[in-house]
Amino acid sequence: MSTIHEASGLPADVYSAKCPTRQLLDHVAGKWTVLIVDALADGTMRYTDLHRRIDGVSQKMLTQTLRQLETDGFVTRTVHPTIPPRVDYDLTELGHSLRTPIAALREWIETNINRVEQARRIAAS
Amino acid sequence: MSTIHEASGLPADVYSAKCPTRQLLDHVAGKWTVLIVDALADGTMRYTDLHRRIDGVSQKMLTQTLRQLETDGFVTRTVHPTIPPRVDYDLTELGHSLRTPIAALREWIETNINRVEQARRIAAS
DNA sequence: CGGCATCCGTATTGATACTG
DNA sequence: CAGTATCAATACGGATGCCG
Repeated sequence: MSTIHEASGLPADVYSAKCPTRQLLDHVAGKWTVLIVDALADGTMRYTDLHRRIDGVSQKMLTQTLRQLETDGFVTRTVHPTIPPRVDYDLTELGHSLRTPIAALREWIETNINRVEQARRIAAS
Repeated sequence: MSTIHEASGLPADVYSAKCPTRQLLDHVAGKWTVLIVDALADGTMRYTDLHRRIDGVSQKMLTQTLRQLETDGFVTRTVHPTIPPRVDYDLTELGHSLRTPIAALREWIETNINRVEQARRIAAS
C-alpha cells in the first residue's frame, strides 16, 4: 500500500527524480542529520551541547542542518530570552518517528564496522 | 553492549570524528547508496537496469557509488565476457543485512512526505 | 551563549564526448 | 553494453570576525 503525495496526486516514489521524496531523502540521508537526530533521542539539548557531542561539526554546518531540520518539522527551537541566551533543541513527534530508522542505521554501522574493514582489506589485496 | 573497533581497540562510536564508523556513515548515508542498495533488494541488476531504475543518476555517480559499495563489501560485480558485455550487480550477505535499515529509511520517507510538506508550509507562513 | 556574514579553497557533481 | 576521460559548474565546508 503506497502513499500518495497529496500536492501532486502521484505516488510517493524516491526512484523518481522529480518526486519530492527525493529531496527529502537528500535531507534525511545526510551525515549531520543522522547524528543530530540521534543525539536528540534522549531529550533536549542546547546548541553548545550538540556542538560538543558531535565531534567535528562546524558551527556553520550545525546551524545550517538544525535550520533545515526545523523547517522539515523534525526539531523545535526554543529561545530563552535570558542573559546569556539559551536555545533548546528538541525532537518533534515527527522527529521522534524518524529516530527509529536513523538509530537502526547508526547501530548497523557501529555493529558492522569490523566486517566492512575486513571486506576492504580483501578488496585491497 | 557496544562493538569494539578491532583495528584500534577503541569502542565503535559515530560521534567521534576520528572513528572509522564516521566515514562509513558518510558512505552509507548517501542518496545514491540508499537507492542502489534498495534497488538491488529484489536480486541481480545490470548496469543499465540500475541506470534506468534510478532516475536522475549520472553514469559517473552510478559507477563511482557502485565501486565504493564494492570495496565496502556490499555488492559484487560480475563481468560476463560476452559481446555485448554484461555486468551483473548483486548484494553480498553484508549488503543484504544493510538492506533492512535502508529500506526502513526509504519507507519512512515515502510514508511521511505529506507530514513533512505540511510542516514546511507552517514554517513558511 | 548562540549565533550570522563573509571569504575562499576544495571536493562533488553534472554534461559531454569517446572507447573496448 | 558498460563504462572511462575530461572539463566546467557548484555546492560543501572551514576559518575568521562581529553582534545582541
